[in-house]
Amino acid sequence: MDSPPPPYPIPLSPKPPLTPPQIVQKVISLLNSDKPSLASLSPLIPHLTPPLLHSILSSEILASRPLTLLSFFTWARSHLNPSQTLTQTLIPSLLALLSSLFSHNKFPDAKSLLLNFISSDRGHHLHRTLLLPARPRLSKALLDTAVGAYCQFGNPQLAVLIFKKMKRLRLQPKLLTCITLLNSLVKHPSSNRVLLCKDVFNDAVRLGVTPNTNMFNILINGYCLENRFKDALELLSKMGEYECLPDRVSYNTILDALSKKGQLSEVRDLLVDMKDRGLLPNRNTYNILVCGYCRMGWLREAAQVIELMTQNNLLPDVWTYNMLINGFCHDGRIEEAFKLRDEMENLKLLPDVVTFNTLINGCYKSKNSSNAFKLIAEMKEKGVEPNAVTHNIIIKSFCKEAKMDEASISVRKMVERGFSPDSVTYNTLIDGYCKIGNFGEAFKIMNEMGGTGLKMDIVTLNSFLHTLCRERKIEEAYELLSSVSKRGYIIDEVSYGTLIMGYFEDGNVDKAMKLWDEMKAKAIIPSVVTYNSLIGGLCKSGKMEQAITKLNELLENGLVPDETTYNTIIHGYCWVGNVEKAFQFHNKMVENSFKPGIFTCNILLHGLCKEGMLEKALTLFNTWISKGRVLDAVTYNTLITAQCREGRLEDALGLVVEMEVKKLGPDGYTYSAIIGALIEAGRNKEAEELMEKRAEMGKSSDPSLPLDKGRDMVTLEILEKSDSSSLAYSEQIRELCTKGKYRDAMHIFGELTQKGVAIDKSTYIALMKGLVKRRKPISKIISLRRVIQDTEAGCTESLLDLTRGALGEVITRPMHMELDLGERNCRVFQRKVLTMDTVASNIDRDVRACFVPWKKAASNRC
DNA sequence: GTAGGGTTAG
Repeated sequence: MDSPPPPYPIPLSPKPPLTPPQIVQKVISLLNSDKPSLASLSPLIPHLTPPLLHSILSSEILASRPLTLLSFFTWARSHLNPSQTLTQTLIPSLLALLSSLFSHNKFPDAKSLLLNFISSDRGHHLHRTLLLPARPRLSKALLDTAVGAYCQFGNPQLAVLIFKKMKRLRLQPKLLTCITLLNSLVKHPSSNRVLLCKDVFNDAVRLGVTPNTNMFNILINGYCLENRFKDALELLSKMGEYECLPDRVSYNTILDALSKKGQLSEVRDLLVDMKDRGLLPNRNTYNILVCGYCRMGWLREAAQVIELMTQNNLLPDVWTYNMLINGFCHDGRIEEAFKLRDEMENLKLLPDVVTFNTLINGCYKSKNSSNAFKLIAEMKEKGVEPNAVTHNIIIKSFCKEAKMDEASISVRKMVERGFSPDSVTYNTLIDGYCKIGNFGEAFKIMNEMGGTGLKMDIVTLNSFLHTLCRERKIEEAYELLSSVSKRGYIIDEVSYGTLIMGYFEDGNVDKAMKLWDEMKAKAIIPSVVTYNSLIGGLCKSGKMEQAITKLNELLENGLVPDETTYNTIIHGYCWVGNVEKAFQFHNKMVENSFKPGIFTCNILLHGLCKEGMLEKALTLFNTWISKGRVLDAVTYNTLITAQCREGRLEDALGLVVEMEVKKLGPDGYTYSAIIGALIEAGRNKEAEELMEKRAEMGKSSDPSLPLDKGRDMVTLEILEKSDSSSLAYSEQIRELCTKGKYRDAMHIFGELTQKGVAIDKSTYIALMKGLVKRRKPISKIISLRRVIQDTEAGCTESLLDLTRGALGEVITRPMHMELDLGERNCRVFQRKVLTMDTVASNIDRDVRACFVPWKKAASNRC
């Protein structure tokens, strides 16, 4: 009896598994159907393996359907089990597919497929395969496209290797490929980029490529990027040998590089040359000039270029205005920058994201963050989307104020808006953490940066170098520089400049000069800033002749010395006590159109006072006033200090009144000078009054650091009991301090502390002075103070007060109340505290703020 | 697929 048919189809028993050839057949027939549907392939996914994929992609039946194969391959890569899609196992399939695409001239598809594959091929397996000898040979189209793809991926070094293989196989690359490769090489920072470019250029010519002007222009750009202007200019005439003529791009490239280096007379010559060739300047040419002038700070000339443009029927564009606005922002003339923005709007030139970024940055720079926020809101209203640079500017502003938590929050916001932090973001954060002395966090950010594939670059390096130098870890900085250099990374003149300055500050003139020579040997051209460091270092070491030689060298290199250069040398002559030479040099420079500013005036005044020529100083001061020139607090303090030193207290007080009237002071320096002189004259009561007045001034700040309570010991010993070895050591430390070798001094000090040997008071002062003067991190200064507290053998309350004085503490009470010192000792002591106080007023405002709690504790104890 | 602006370092 037949049972009735079941209402539903009974599930069939599982089919016997398909054999691999059957799977291949099935896929091929499905793909070969009129309307192949990838979805219908889904059940086969578990059976597909890379070898099967390869068989399918090399099938002759499907060879005529490259685009079907391409979608199949893309589909398979996204659906296959990840363990099966390791890039290296897919390479045979990829090559089969590419060959099909090339034979149908599907070059753009092939290129994007390659690019996509390369970006997931972290181990560069494909690159290795392409370089291996293959049978049959890899096609010219494949190698040619791969060169372009590796360039586009941002790795021209890998592209060059494939290019070299083409050369060995005598395969002629396409002109476009050559251009792409050259351009990619030139833009990729590497120490031998121009060399590589010339090599590629020559190889291409040998392989039969006819070079065009574009290719020459890229080479010209390469030379310009390395400041090899002579080579770049030579290339202009050499192009003719290849039947190429320079065009406006050729000229604009060199003009831009020259104007960025401030070589304006060369710019003028080249413009004439350009016109002689019948090439009219275009808008870019004019914009290059605007940019050049703005960089030199010649804003009037920059604005004149706009007039010139209009006369030649070329209207300025957004670029022109943006550069001009940036010039004004740079000069702190933010209001005029805003006016320019209005002007461009009137001309129907809409401000773009660059305009806003420039203005926002300008606002932050002139400490006007509320206007910056207004601009951010405004750009949103006007539909100008902030970009990564906008975020970076905001992040930088937080870093500048050491608000690193807020900076991190901004980074998070940036990511939420869909912008990944770039190398500028990371470098800004690294620099921010370096600046507050948090190396740990800085390194953490650097590792994070490495994790995203961004490499430590020249800016990262320089941030670390700068901080290491500032912390006087100069040898560590040197190690870092050499190891980076050995690995072939680019090192620029900033890296060298930072270290050279570091060595000078460390008193190591020889090492500094050696580095300078090393930099020159590498054909790295120092900037005016670096020259200024070198000249400054030489001056401080009293090597004035060498300093002048370097000034001449600077001029020979076509650089324009700035006010700092001249002031450094004038200061140098004063420093070595040769005021006459200082004036001679000053006059000579004035003849050469140097306009001395208040800085120069103060240097000269200080030089005169130092050599006891107070009368001459006053004459200079009066001349300066009669010319209606601006004076500042430094001017007054210089003269007041000198008058106090010479016992002309009343004259000094007269100047204090004058400076008060002009709202220039008095400041910490003024008080120190006057109080010192009052004590010297025995006018203790007036001195005390002034001390109180000064303390009043400093009451506004808030305490922010915890104070180490209960550590103060009250022992009233004075270090007369020190044994002879202690004395000898003390002397050694003091000597090192006078030579500026604080590092060595601290080293000996550390050893002595461990042994429990005390050093004398003035040695402690010398060390503390050094730390403060060298802007050592606060932690170091505090820890030295702690060590002093803990050194039972030598610790006295007076000593602690002295060190406190060194840190900017205001003494708010008559000291003899607290210190059981004799009348004479007390005066000596007070003077020392005042000296320390002067040192302290040299340190940054921020640094001083950190010591407010100490100050407060001192007043509480009264 | 060649040249120009805004963010970082002394």
